Formats: sequence, C-alpha cells, structure tokens
Amino acid sequence: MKPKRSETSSASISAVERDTGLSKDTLRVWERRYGFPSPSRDNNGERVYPADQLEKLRVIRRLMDSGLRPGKVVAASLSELQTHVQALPPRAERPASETSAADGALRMLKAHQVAELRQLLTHELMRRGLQRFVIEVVAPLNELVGNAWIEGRIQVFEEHLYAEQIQQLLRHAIGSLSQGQGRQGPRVLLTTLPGERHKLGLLMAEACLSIEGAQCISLGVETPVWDIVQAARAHHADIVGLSCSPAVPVYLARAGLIDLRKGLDRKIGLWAGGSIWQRARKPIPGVTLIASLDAIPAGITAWREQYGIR
Amino acid sequence: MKPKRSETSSASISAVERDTGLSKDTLRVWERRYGFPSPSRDNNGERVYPADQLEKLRVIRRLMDSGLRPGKVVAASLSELQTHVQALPPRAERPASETSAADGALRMLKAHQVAELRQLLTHELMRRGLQRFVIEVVAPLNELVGNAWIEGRIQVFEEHLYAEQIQQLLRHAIGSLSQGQGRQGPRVLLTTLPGERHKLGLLMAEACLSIEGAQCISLGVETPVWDIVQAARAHHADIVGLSCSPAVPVYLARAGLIDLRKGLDRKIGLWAGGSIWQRARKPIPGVTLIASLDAIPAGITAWREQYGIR
DNA sequence: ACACGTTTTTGTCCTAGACAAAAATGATTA
DNA sequence: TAATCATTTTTGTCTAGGACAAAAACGTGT
Repeated sequence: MKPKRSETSSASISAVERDTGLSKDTLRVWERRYGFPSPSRDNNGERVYPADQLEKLRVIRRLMDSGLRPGKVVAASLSELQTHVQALPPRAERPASETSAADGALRMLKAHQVAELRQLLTHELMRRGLQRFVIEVVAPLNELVGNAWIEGRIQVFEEHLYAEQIQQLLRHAIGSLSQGQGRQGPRVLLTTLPGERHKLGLLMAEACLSIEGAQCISLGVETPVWDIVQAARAHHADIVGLSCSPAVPVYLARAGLIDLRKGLDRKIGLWAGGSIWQRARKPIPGVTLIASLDAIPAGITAWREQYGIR
Repeated sequence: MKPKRSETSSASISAVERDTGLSKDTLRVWERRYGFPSPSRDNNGERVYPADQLEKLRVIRRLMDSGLRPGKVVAASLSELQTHVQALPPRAERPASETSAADGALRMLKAHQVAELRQLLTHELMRRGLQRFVIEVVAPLNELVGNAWIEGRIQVFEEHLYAEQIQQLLRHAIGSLSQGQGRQGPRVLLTTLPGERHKLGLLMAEACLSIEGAQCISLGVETPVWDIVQAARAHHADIVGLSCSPAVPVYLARAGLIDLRKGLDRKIGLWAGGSIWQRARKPIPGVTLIASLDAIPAGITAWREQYGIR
C-alpha cells in the first residue's frame, strides 16, 4: 500500500483531493491543459503540491462554486483571481438583525472564546426559537464560516470546533422537543449520499422538520443508495430527505438521486435540499428540490394536505 | 463531462465506488489481478457492473473490514465467502446485568423500533447515571453491534441509525450538564487523528470526562496533527485526548501520537484511549494510554492532585 | 423574447506499468 | 512460549496521454 506520508506545507494529490474536493483526475487534467497547478515531484515522481498552490486551488474552487468556469480562472494569476473574488459575490442581502448575531459569533470563534460563543448562540436560540435560529443565525453563519475557510481566514481546527458547537446545540435542542408529539406529521428519513460528509445541513433540516411535527429518523451521513432504500422500507418512511452540499460534484448527486428514485416506492416522497441546488436547478423527475430551509414548513403543510394528518 | 446514465440492476464504476467504498483504482486492479469483479462493457468500452457482482463486493468489503485480506476473498466463490463469514468472530464475556440491556437494545434496533429503543436507552441512562450508562450499556452495545455488523446480521442503515441514536442521547446528556460548573477540572481538547472517523468513542470519553468536571472542547473527528497542536495552544488545553479505534492501523496511530507529542508543549498531557490499545500495549514516551473508560475518573483525580484544582 | 442546432469546454474513464507501505513468513534469540 | 528482526509477498495508489459524452456557450432563425 502507498498511503500518504504527511508533511506540513506540502500535500500529496489525495490530500489535495480531500481538501479541495477536486478529483485526482481533474487535478491532473488541469495541469495538462492549463498549466496549473504545477506541483513539484518527490523521489518517486509523484506530485507534491506546495501550500500556496493548495491555497490558490481553494480560491478557484470557491469561484467555480459561484459560477465561473475553469477556463477563466484556473490559468489566471493570483491578482486576477482577487479581482474576480471581489467583483463576484452578489452576497445575499440580509437584514442587520440576522448578520449581527452571525458576525459576533464568527468573531468569538476566531478569538477562541468557546464559552462566550456558546452563550451567544444559546441566547439567540432562546430569543428567536429553533426555526428562526436555524434560518436567521446558523445558515448565515455557515456561509460566513465557509467563506472565511475558503479564503484562508480561518484555521482547520476553528472550523472543526465551529461545526462541533453547532451540532451540540442543535442536537440538544432537537432532543428536547422530540419527546412527546402532539400532532403528528410524516415520517422523514434523513441522510446524505456517500461522499457527502457535511452534517450541519442535515441537522438544520432535522431541526426545521421536527419543529413542524415531522417524525425524523436520521441515519447520519454517507448512506449508500441501496441502504437508503432498505431503511425507507424498514421504517415505513413517508419522505426521504437528502442534504447535498457543493462539496460533492453535481452530477454525482444527480445520479445518486435518480438511482434512489428508482429504488424507492412511488408513494414515498424524495426531497433534496442543500446549497448545491442553487446552481443546478434543473429538475429531476420524481424529486422535490428544496431550495432553502424556508421552504420546509410549506412542504410539510402541502404533504399534510395531500396525505391527511397521518 | 461524462456522468453516468444509471440503469437499474447495473452500475457504473463510480456508482460502485459510491456504494462499496472501494476506489476506482482498487476495482480496476482487482479485476486485473484476481479476475473479479468482471464487469461487462457498454458501447463506449466503460465498465458496467451487474447487481450480483455489486452484492458480492459488499460481502467482500465486510470480510475485509473484519480483517481478511483481498487475496483470500476476492477470488473466492460465494459459498466460500459464506464459510468465512460464519467462521469468524470470538466474543468477550460480560456480567448479565450489563448484557441484558444491551441485548434488548440490539433486538429493538433490528426490529426497527426506534421509539422503543430510545425509550429503553433513556431509561437505562436515568437508572444508572451517565457514567455507568456509558460503561455498562453503551460500551457493550457497541461491541454487540460491531460483531453483528461483521457477521452480516445487521444492515448498513441499521448500524448508521444506531450510531446516530447513541450520539443524540450522549450529546443531549452532555449538553445538559455542561452549563454551570461548580468545581472545575482540566481543560481537555478532544479529537481523533485523520482516518479515524468513529465518533462514538470520542463522545463516550467526553461524557465520562465531563462528569468528572473536566472542561471538554471537542473538535470532532479527523483533525490533522498540526492543527491539533494549534488548537491546544489557542485554547490553553491542559490535556489533549485522542480516541483510536481499530479502524486505523496501529502504526499510523502511533506515528500520529509521536508527532503530536513533539509538537505539544511539554506540560500538556497527551491521553490516548480506544479499543486499539487492547492489542497494542507498547507504551509511547510521553503518552498516557487509557486502557478503558473506567480509568478516566482516576486519571482526572491524579491530574487534580498533581496540578491543583485549577 | 424563445427554440433549436452547432461548437467549445470540461470531467471522467480507459490501459498498463511502477513502486512503497502493510502484512505475512521465516529465522533467530531470550 | 514468546518476542525481535530480516525477507518475501501482497496490495493500494500513483503515473501518462488518449478518448469521448455531457454540459455550457454560442450562433441562427423564428
């Protein structure tokens, strides 16, 4: 076997794949076509990517996620990239009441004030309620942290800590309310496709769904398609919910959903949410794309009207 | 781009990678070396895997996870595989007071009675308290589920669901108690090394540590060594705690710990727990091996005596 | 403005060889 | 018996270009 030996400030091709989400094939073909990245080689002729190229790849990835095409950005110099970065993001306008909390949280995260961060988040949760907390605080904060991460303004461990804190908070909140269910809703099976390791999106969805009275059964991340089908059958799910971040190539998510739709009973709903669908809007037959968390309550209401109160 | 159009009962190489976790390279090299899998080809000369081969690959994957090597199983026939599956696992002895709860939980898991499972676990948690719950119920149950998984008596999605439920319970419990801290303990930074994705061990440790009054800061799983060092510095950790399951090769865990010890301040403790150390007992200089969860209270007490009450 | 055909762009798959790390095996010693 | 070391086998990942289909961009006609 030939695993990676890890060096600080340089990375193997599989490390770069892991850190940028660009496949090895893509990295090699870019090198061939655009001349970038241009890694040096080790004794064995294998690619060794210096830290600054990895950094640049992250910026490129971010630009592509927001719609630019490789031909325009991969060969570009760092200063040209900067221009693109600045000229680009029609950052979603949000009311100050939302951004201020998220901004504050990011500041605390970067100052390593864990206790204060927790306190702030808990406070906001209590003030707004779970649903609004998720939509008005967690979602924008996710975006902030994601941007900061891509631009290198945040460390790996800070990002880890952030994810962990939010998880703890949301899990605790969800756990608190899923005890006694008065009015009942659809049984929703939640998970992600293999390759998709982002848990936060799933948890946010679970929070919004639970609040609306749905009975959520979460399988965590990365369940193979065949097993999702089995699980839906075993638990008599009414709806299967998938969370898809841009970390996974669109075509893979699409293929997974199509396979899944084939395997599931026709009467089981298939909902796909996550930021990936902001770019890939083309509908998939039999799949309900959930554009944003805001759409969940309406979706549940619609389901209730169609199938009764269960 | 060349995504796959998916057919029922046959799969492209990327679909197989997605569903089995075997990389494309591995699948191709197995075909070359062992003659299995032996997919047919589509018009374009690309591999098309029939459903039964995919199924067999899943069985092979299970056997490899439990320690068999590819050379023994990849070329084997389906009946030979069955023999291997049955001939596998030895099991550990435990007192009846512990196994009964765990057995019941496993039964409910396999019957897909989620609500009942939650109820049982919550009941046991209340009855025994967090610490004893973790040691007497969760740990044995973990082992049971692990064995069932290896023997194929449990489905992928059941294992996912199990992990998710335990996580939810433990997170909720930990969240409930970490609010007001009377007596204070050491600041413990918790995480796992890259490659180690098992979250449960980490959570169990966090539960036991928190109960003893330690202030836990969890980074979740798979933090690179360099970032652990940064995090320990940023959060003024007194102890860094690593959880190591047998999923990661011993030599990798050892190398990671040695690197970590080099990077950390001398006065920061480095604790390594997890079932991996039951097989690899050789001590590592400067690293405290935590043989089992039972050892945590004593460890914290010892720390308090050495460094004061903090 | 929208629909349709054509060209360019782009990501994945292909083959077959190479090599280092893990595991197994064998030899040696306590 | 059990532990340590050296040797052989096993095994997963990497490499190189070429090929091709889907997606995106472009051009043309309604």
